[in-house]
Amino acid sequence: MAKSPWISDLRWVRTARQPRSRRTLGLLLDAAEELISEKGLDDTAVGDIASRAGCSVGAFYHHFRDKGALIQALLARLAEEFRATMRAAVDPARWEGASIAEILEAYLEFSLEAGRERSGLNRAQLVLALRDPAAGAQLLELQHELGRRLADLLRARRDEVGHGDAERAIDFALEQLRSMLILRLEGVSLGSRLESLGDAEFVREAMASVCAYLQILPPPRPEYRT
Amino acid sequence: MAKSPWISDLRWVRTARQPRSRRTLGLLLDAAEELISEKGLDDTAVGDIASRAGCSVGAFYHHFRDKGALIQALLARLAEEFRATMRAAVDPARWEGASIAEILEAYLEFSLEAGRERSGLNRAQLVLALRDPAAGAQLLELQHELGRRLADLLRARRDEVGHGDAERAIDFALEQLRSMLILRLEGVSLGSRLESLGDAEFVREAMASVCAYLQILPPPRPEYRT
DNA sequence: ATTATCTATAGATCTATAGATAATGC
DNA sequence: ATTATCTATAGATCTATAGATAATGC
Repeated sequence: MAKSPWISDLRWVRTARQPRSRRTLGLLLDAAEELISEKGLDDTAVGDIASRAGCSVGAFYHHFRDKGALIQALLARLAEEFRATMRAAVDPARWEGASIAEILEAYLEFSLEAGRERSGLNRAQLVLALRDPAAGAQLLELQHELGRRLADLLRARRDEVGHGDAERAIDFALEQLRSMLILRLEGVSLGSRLESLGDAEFVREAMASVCAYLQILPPPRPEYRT
Repeated sequence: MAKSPWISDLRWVRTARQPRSRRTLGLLLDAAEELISEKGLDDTAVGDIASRAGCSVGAFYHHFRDKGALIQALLARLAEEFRATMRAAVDPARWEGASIAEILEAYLEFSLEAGRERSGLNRAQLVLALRDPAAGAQLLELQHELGRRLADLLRARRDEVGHGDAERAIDFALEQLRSMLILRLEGVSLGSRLESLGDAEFVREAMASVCAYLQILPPPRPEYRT
């Protein structure tokens, strides 16, 4: 029985031994991410990915056991990119002295900015998650982690909240903001009433809404109009 | 040059001449809707659709010029089903004397109920819209129409609104509710903080949020606790 | 000597058509 | 006589592999 290059059924991506190989692997993942966000997963053939990465189909299969392994690897890379940023962003030390409104406003602004500049990532993620929920589990878990950590930050400030059931209100408010962000960033094909609204105005209205609901003070504004 | 059975390039679905044919056409559309909502568009082969409909691939191509024509026809049928219900639901006469809060609460409850019992439709619609925005345009236009008509109903009641810019606030509130509905109904694979929340509690919190934001009175409750 | 890549192709789908057969309605 | 359906299959992809060639690092 010939020795398989694949370490186990759980390890479908070959461990590179040469820098050249690592480079090709990165190019393949880049190409896949681009193509999937442009055309969707099923219109992206392995041959397309290989040729955009500037290598052959054979090279592709040197690195990945099959097309599914590429998807796993791509999701893993997306997750890795997200993890570090996310954890730094919700570090409690970073937010000492900040109010709920300040934290939520920063969450909105950061998510919009990150979503705009990396729209391929979002679209690829959405496509992959809709196609195969299990494969997107690691990324999903990070989304949950972000949610939990944000909720922790807010719960530590529950004294600010006027809403009767602070726990539930915090969860609901976060879900509300997350829903709007997802649709605003990726829901073009689902239509929107707010196409004419700029990001800054969107953030302002979202903050007005969430502050009214939670019964907290609005974020301090550097402008003349408080 | 043989006469084409297709009337023009814009008419890709054959006009049935016999009741038997209409029945088969309906069965094909049913089968397609089911399979697409179960497995997605690309894992649904024409052969799968034909066999679930209990006919052959040949019969499929008697009715549809190609697979794209089926998608168009399916979207057209979904749109037709939606149109009548939607127009009746937002008929101004139906809502005479109702407050903004009552209208929005009914919108939430109706959307959740309809979404639950016809989840296949929603999923198929989401899949089709993400895949080919142009093909979903007719359904999208109906979504916009629903949004406009709802907004009209609310604008006619703008005196109830305490928010400074009633127009913008109405648009924003509708978009907020729509975002949450879409994610709640179809965003399972995208994760949610509110999985444990029942529909009734979801509606209550959403109403609390939107009433606080718009600065309107909450919906009258038949319960002991106003 | 090992690792990485390329070329060429077998095998598995899947779409769409051709041509034969069956059902319908005048 | 026309409409609807079925069977069988050609042609187009697309995935994954086999075997040869090139690059790397000890």
